[in-house]
Amino acid sequence: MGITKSASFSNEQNETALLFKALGHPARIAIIEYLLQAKSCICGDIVDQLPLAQATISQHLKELKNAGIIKGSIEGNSICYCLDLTTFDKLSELITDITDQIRTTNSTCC
Amino acid sequence: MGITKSASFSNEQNETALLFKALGHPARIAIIEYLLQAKSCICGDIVDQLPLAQATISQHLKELKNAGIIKGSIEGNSICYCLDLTTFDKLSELITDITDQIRTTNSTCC
DNA sequence: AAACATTATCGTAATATTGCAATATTAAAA
DNA sequence: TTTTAATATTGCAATATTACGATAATGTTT
Repeated sequence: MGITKSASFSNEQNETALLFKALGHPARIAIIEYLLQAKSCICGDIVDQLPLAQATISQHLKELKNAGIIKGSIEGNSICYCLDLTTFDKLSELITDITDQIRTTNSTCC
Repeated sequence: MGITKSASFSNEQNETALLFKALGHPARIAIIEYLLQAKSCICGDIVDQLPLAQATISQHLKELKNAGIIKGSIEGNSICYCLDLTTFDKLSELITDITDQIRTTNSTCC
């Protein structure tokens, strides 16, 4: 059907999935890499860097923002988008928990 | 269009995105959580646990396998699916690199 | 205020994803 | 070898995502 049965899963499972989903597009990875490396964080600079139309990038930024991966603040005429460390720390913890669990159990029995 | 312009991005960006994308569905998160906690790792057990049809779960397992998140081995009549530690370690490193970079630069200037 | 610059939203077309019933495949068991 | 059990694949319908041109909204500058 194309519709995810979100109601069948826990809030936490759904939220985790949404976070990963937001990271699951090369353009959004490219945006993150740009923000990591850039001195400024003006939206227009991102549009200049990526091979996509302005409208498309605006949508990707919206998705990253909804997922809590970036935050934006008005900077005069334009908007400054930056990474949200809190979310990445949460993500880091999540992955570390998993690798720890894998190591302490026999989750890799195959 | 619905078509991702993969050709416009680097291989690494595309691969990273594919990995996250595979994690971006609650059913697949639920499968991972089950495998973390389960003693055995038989496919049929996963089907029993999740509120989805067998065909649907088979598809999700295929996606996880394609992304290198799980690996399967034949166990008599059935198939044993397990987490692939290597991939999670890679993922862990990826996230840690990002948080390190955020901390050492001013990527969160907003 | 008018013109301009920047970003967001809308509308739409194309493709992708999700989910499941039905069926196929594979291997064990009888 | 027939039957049974377990998993994969196919075909399809419904919804979601991606992308972009056009346009709206917002704030700046003149």
